[in-house]
Amino acid sequence: MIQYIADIEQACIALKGLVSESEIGLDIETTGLDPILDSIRLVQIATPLKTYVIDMYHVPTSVLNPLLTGGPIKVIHNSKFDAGFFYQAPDGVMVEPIFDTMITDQVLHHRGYARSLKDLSKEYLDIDLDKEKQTSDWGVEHLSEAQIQYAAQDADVLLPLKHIQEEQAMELQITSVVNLENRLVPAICWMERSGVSLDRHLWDELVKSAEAKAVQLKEKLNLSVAEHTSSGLDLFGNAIVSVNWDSPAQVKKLLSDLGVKVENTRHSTLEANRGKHPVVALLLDYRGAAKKVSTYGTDWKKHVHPTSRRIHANWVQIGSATGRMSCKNPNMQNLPREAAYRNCFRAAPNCVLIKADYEQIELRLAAEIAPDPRMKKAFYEGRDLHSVTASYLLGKSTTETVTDSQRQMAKAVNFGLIFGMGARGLSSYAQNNFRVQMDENEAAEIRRRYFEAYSGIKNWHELQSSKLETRTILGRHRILEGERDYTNRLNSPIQGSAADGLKLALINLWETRHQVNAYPVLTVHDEIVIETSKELAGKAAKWLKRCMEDGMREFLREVPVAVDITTKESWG
DNA sequence: AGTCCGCGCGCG
DNA sequence: AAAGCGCGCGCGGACT
Repeated sequence: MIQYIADIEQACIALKGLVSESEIGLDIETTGLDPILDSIRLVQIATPLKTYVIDMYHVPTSVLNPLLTGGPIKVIHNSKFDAGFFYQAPDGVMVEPIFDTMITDQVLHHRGYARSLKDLSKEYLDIDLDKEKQTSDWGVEHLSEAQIQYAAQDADVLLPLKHIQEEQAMELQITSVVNLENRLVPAICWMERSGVSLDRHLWDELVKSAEAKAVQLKEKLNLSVAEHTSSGLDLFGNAIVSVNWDSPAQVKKLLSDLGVKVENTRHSTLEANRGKHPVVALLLDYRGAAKKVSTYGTDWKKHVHPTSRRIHANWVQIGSATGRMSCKNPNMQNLPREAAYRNCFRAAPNCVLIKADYEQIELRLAAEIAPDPRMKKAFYEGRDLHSVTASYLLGKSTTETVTDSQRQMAKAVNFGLIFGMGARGLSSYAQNNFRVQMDENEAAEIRRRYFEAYSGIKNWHELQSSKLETRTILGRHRILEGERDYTNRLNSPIQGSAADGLKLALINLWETRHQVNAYPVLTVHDEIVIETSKELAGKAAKWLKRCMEDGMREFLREVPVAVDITTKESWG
């Protein structure tokens, strides 16, 4: 039964009954996808016996607030979308508690991608949702009967879906992960709606210099090729070279003509062939500048919102198969680490950005999960694991005599070998990323010594190799089949547990936000950045640190959690 | 003109 | 016996 409501009195009457429900299906139709520029047209609320379709052109959103915050569990598909609109509305509030059927589906199937409500309805309820009306015009004065019917249908499937998913979660013993993810939604919505501010002028300067550099290097490349081939110079002394330096295929062919035969033109390959032709070194430099121009160029600024003047990236709560988040439009998680780039992200006037990151979190988790007694000991004695590893590999008695480059080498070894890197991989990895010469035999020897020193890791590798599914400490699962997945068996529980801990930290921020006026603006796997006023900086820093420590400590019990924190006006 | 894929590379 | 993992994006090139 559907009741269409288009006046405040009717809405209030309906609301009185609804607030005492334990759970309701909730869906909205909007005039567009942007919660700042567009508005909510319909709110559909489903109970087991009755579905309300409320026309928000005649009812202020705030009338629904008592239902949205507190009260029944709101069962929503892709709730960040709906919550964003309610949060952004005049007198808006956060929707909670939430049960998100899209997120829950991802947890159940350890998917790094989301499935539509249509797909879930078909699979679990054998209901064919007609999505034709989804993109119809929701801004018209009089909605058609078909539009209202469609809207109600979408809300109707949510409660039955939740019950099936809860049962599945029980069977899979994954309820704790489902709960974590559902609690997280408001925090992510909060962060996304907060956005982050970009200093366009600083950014422009960087783009300008990258562009100049790219142009200059491209000229040098062309000249260099002209010198070494039959192609000549034009009347103005410019090289006549018709190779597109942004095309790996063309570059590969050109290198071949110059006597440098390569399998591919990726950085590591070029690095290995640096000495063979002057063009190679130039090409490496050009690649660096070209990447800045293309990926972090002037186009990047289009993501600044015209109204809020901030960047509201799309945070994907379960963005990977391991449970990590991802981020797009723009991706805030792969900006160049150079201070010049990160300093473009600035706090509002009289505010600061506080950046906090977990120190060596994956290695700490590996030490505890394996477990490896020696590695654990190094951590709870507060020693630097990379130096410790270097001293073991080099046969030194103390870590004091370890040089910086030796520590760098050990860092690569720690990351690589824990996650199943072989001798060949280690050899090329050391060469490519650390300019460390290490042939395959030497790499094999280092590998042998490594697992001698960390026998707990070795045992854990053997244990993991036969598993059909991995679990994080919280219980997040990933099904793995086939020998090929060996390294995933090692990586998933570690990467996933780190993700779980960070997510709990974000939840802690949201659920204790009354303690200090501050909000998160971005997060990068082991790092959270918040914004607050200068006066509150000290208090907020402590709050952030505490939330992060408490979150991760839930999973990292025997090895200490270390959070490094810095406060500045910018992110860099 | 639009779509898809591989390559390469930025980050953790 | 051997095997690093996880993303998003811009580009070229091939296809429709």
